[in-house]
Amino acid sequence: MRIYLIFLKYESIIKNMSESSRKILTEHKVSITNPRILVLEALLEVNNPLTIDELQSKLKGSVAKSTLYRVLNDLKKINILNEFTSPDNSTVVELILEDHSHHHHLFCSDCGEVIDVELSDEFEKMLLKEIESIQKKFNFEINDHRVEMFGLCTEECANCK
Amino acid sequence: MRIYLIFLKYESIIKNMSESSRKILTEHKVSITNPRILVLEALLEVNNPLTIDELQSKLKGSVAKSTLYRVLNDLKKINILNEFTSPDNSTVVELILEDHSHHHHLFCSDCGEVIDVELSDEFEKMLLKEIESIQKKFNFEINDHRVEMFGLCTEECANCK
DNA sequence: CAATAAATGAGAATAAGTCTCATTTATTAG
DNA sequence: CTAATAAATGAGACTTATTCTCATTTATTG
Repeated sequence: MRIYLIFLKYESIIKNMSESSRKILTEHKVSITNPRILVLEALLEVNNPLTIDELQSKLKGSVAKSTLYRVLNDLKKINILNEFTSPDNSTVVELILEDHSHHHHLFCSDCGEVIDVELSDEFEKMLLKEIESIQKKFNFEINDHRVEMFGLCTEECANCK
Repeated sequence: MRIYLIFLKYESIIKNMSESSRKILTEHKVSITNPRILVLEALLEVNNPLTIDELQSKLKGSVAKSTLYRVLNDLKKINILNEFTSPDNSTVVELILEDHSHHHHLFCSDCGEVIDVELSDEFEKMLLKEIESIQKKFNFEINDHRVEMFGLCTEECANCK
């Protein structure tokens, strides 16, 4: 029963992937084109941060390199794409979805895996207080922050052997 | 009198800049060469994070591009250089000095300025606790972390007009 | 459905960073 | 202190990620 429900949920997610992509584009008043749908589908599918290389291989040449970068820039412009750099200097990209709550990143220095991490509300509250005081101290208007953690994954990781 | 003291202090700092550089290299068992001294001097002098561009212009062509990158890699290898990427994707570099305590970074999206920021001990303690629990949750060995804040500097900033 | 504006693909251009190799500099053994 | 050896440097070629150009294709709208 449980498995069946999970299956249904997944099925509907997959079925809606292309539809979700279209919806996202429409909502942001961006014209619906094939490359944009393909890139969004790929990012929705993994639902995890991806390096440009990983994204490119998921797309299997269906989108020209120049177009891929252009589409990523388009998505950044409408604020639904987060871009950052991993410790080995590859560009990592991830969708910002409404239902995906505020989170941070954990990087494996061995396999390069990037993992989404949520920190406790208590911690986030405290961080906001710190930011408040930093704003005053440096006369800054702080509008975003990021906590990054670096280390090595152990047994759990499929990538590192 | 005060001015005189400040002058003396600066003079001794400047006088010691090259000496400090040599000391750093000796302490880390790295051979003392001109390019290494020049790069270290530049970084000691600003005592602040610098982009590669900024560093290059400080060096005014006294060090070849290839050598500059090599020296920076050398300094990374002996763990006295911290390298990270700013939100506009430039590489930023800063010395890790013993007397310079644990800190984080504040980026101005307007002028690109990078500012060192210390957060409260209370906060850092809590962050370590969070990291502890993330380590367990993801079976990771976390050995470093970073808090980055992004925003706009206001009057205080000399760069943004 | 046609006209217009926008997006795409292919590959050229740019720029950051690395590599090569002949030359110079630092280190060390005597 | 000097010579021999190993290491580091400079200049520019090379690589690779990203952007740009422009002719062609696709989406939007009236």
